[in-house]
Amino acid sequence: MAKRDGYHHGDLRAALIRAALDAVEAGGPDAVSLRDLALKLGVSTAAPYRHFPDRRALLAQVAAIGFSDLAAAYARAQAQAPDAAAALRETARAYLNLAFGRPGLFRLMFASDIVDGGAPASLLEPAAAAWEGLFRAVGATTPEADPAAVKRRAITGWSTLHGFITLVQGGRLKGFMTEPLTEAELLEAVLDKTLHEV
Amino acid sequence: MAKRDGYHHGDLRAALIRAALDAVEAGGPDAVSLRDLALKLGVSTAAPYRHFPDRRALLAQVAAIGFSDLAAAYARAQAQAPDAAAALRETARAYLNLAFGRPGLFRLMFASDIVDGGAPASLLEPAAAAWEGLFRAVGATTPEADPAAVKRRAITGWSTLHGFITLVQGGRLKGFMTEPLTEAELLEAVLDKTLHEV
DNA sequence: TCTCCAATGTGAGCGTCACTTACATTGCGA
DNA sequence: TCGCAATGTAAGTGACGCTCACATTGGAGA
Repeated sequence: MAKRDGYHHGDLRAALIRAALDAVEAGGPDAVSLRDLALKLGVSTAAPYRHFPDRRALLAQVAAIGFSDLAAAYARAQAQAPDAAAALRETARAYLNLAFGRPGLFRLMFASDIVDGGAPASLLEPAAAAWEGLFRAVGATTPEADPAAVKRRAITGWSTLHGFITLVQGGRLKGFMTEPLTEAELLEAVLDKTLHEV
Repeated sequence: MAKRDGYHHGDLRAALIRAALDAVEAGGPDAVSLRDLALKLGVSTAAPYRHFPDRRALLAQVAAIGFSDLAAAYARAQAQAPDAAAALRETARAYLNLAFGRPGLFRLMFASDIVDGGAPASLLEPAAAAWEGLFRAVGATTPEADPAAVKRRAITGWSTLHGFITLVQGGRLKGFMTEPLTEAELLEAVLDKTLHEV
């Protein structure tokens, strides 16, 4: 667990973010305890506060990583797609991949209490970049549309995807995703609806 | 603050649920502290554990109230609507009304950690009743469709609504719900998409 | 090269939380 | 009326976020 040699750690800030990311991916935001991270890094429980004013600030940095990864995944998906429609579909899949592949991180990214009362620029910028990626993909499928219409389509589509993920991960669809309606089928239906022109 | 006279409270269980509901509506699930409730009810901090095995069990009862209220609101909406399409629209509005009118309770109802590891029947039954109300409204608009198709439509529509609510309440749409795209406009667009045939 | 200081880490402690345990009180049915 | 099960209490445990006074140190300026 990353012991250090001398009195000073070397790069405690980066180590904290990395350890917090691990913990979030393993058990979601609630699984992150500053005391625990400090212990694992071989440092006193007060040390983290030299680098982050409070727990939320650390988690905000972790969430920022999530948004950066998401924006990168969007860019990758769009670069590889043959046309605008495929690019949009692959962008949506990138969102689903993050949500179902790294659910703990995803939950943190949309935990409202992280952003309550003003988020730092280091979180807002990657989040905005991810949003731009989505907006770009939607806009490319209808280049003539005015920005408000594109926004409307992007937000409603995003809502469908995001809501489905939230309901599934919250266990609210447990009894309903059964034969003859499997989760995979449902996911395709949601994707269709997401990509459907409004 | 419901002081009591003798050694026994009288109906501590009901008083706890009521006080917890108040706290949830005021500040969301995180605002509920068993110590706090006990103090306000003039009872020792150990007393609540005579009625609920743990904090989650109490919150589950509060969430159940939310689902009961939602199911009742659905029934009311559908009874007053002139036709099936209007009934579906009013059902969706009832969901939005709960979400935006009682956001703390809504957040609790969909807080996954309440239901993690098995929810009690007292929570699952009202939740299922609410789901039935939604299913009924969707089914009535296309009586000939097979149940799987109705389910699919209900879940995708529910996802759109739920996702939009989640994103708005998480503050993720802050920068985007501006002129010329207000929140009210967006809400109508989401409703249209929700009610749109897939 | 030396010196000092700002950055970084420590140890102890505060207040809150959920939850437990051993014991006290009391209403109610036999 | 009596005894017990239901319901309450007091005190305590361990984890948590966070603070404060103090210790250590690397590196910039003399």
